[in-house]
Amino acid sequence: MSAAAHNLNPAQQAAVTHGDGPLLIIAGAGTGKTRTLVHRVAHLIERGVAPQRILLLTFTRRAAQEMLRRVESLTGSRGARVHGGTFHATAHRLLRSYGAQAGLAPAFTILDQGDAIDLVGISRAELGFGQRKSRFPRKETLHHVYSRHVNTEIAVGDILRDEFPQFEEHAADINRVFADYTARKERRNLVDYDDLLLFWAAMLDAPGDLGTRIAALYDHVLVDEYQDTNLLQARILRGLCRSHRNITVVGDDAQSIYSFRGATVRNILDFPEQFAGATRVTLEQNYRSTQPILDVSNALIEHARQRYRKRLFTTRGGGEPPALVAARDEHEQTLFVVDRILEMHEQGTPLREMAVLFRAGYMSADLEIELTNRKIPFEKWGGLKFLEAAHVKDVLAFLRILENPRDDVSWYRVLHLLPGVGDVTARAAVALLAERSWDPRAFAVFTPPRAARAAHAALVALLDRLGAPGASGPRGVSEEIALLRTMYDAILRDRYDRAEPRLADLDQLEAIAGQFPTRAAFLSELALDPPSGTQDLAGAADTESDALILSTAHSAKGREWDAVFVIWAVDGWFPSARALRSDDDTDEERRLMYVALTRARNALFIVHPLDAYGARGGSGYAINQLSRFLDERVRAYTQRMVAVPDVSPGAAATAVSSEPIDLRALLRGRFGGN
DNA sequence: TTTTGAAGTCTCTCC
DNA sequence: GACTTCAAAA
Repeated sequence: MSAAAHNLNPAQQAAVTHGDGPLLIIAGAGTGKTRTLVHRVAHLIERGVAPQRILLLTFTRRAAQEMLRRVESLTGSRGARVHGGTFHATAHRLLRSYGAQAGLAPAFTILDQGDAIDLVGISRAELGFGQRKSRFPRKETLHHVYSRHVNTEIAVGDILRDEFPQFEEHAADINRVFADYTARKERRNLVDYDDLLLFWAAMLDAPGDLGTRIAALYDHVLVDEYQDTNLLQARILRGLCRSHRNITVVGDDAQSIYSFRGATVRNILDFPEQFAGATRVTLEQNYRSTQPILDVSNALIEHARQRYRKRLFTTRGGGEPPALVAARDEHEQTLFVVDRILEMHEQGTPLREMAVLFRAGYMSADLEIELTNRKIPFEKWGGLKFLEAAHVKDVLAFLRILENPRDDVSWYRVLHLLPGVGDVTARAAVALLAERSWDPRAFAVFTPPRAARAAHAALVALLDRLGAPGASGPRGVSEEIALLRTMYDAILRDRYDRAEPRLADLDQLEAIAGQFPTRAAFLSELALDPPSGTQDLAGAADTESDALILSTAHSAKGREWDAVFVIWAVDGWFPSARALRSDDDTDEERRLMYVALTRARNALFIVHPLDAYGARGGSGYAINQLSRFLDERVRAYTQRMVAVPDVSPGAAATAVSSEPIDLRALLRGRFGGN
């Protein structure tokens, strides 16, 4: 089938049928970027490129799955052989196959960000920093600097000078912490996210034939969301494509929102220089949104400093202007959103076709409570991750000890769970284990303080049972979880409040563990591709079910919905006060708002509470003003609304009205009298 | 000496 | 609301 037969517009067609050599596709929001990329892959296959020699790199697994599914529907089973995934997942796969040839011990475990921060914290404590008078960076800050250094190749000293001048004097000690952290990872056979990319890049650049062999695995490389790649990723791509230069990148500089992770918009701006002779195609026709929604979005992004000029247009007629809704407080905002959603649902819009977007995960708390009370199903993307929940990390720590007994981070975590065991006892136990070559059974020999004796005995017994084969040969992962929960559930009830939902999380964890052949596969998968939240896990079995989507603006990228609500459009919230340290940061926040607005197809509501509770502890930005991005020029394209709750008994419906109401008047005079 | 409970300090985005 | 810090209790 020819590309034209698929109703592609001329620009899309040019991109799809581009022959060999570097190709840069600048694609505005909703311009059929995914469609173009998918058709290009299909076109390559039709042209005779072997599917397994095509690599499709995406930003999230959700995007990867979606694209591979669509490739398959275009090309049939051949498409299933295309390699696709995130940079990190692809790096992981290559390291498992080729890492040993580059000196990486096999059977390494992957540290997720939380683990990595904990490990940095251990290095920090071991070296004795942090107990001093003069302020030393927190473990989170240290990890941030470390990660930035690896991903951007900027010297540690320069990062400190630019971002944390207050810690510049500690540069030498900070480097010592990093050296210790690096050594610790190596001793424990651990690999963090940054290592995945770094090692991949290093293998490609390695002298000898290793790099050549890895580069020779693929004939064509296609990259989605190129504006969100960093220097290290660009280096990997140069290495991968050095012989054939068959690289296609798709991106939108107006949607670059990951600089906090080291992404640089320079990658996309400099692509023509990096890959000389690159062809450039720009997609500007938007197929997603109504013109009024595009008008607001265009006005918003107009004043961002960006290189590739483009102005989205659509041939879709009609559509209401987006609504700018003032709510009295957070709860009124919630009621407005919920009532509107129910209204549209009544009129036939499935819940799954509507989304509520916000700057940060915690901002949906009130909304989640209301949805739960009203029994409206929802799925939350982004924000606090399933894996970051303390009780899930606890259970995984047990599994990690079994998988890699040298993992002292997990040992500390498990030991701390025992009543009567604090820092000192845990340290002593780990020291003993280290002495006995990390044999888990050596733990039985450890003499705990009196208060911890019973707990110690229980853990010894548990590890013993876990170490022994089950009744039917080696245990499955879910069987292991069930077994360790015989001990852990009681600890959970004791240590955490709201035990029930947490236990339900563990039920889910146990269930998905059953899908993995080995413990190692389960742990790697969780680190690289964590479920986005408990709801996500619960809904894994029935993705068909209808549920409203709640998402951070970041996690919403690449998606679209019939109706979109952007809540907390308040200065200090969106843009986030924390992210306003420089003009560049402000620009990124603006692009993030742009991403949020351009997710909407037909209806867009921007809601801002006038009174945010307590004005964030009374410090700083106390006045709740409308987001600075929604200035007059943007507001000119919106219609103003006021959310007013209906106070009649039994109804919580929200009416749209510009009339103020007087609550006291409802009762005034009702009982006669003066 | 070690643990643990309470008061106090922040609080983002993600592979 | 989770994590850190500090002081009391065992």
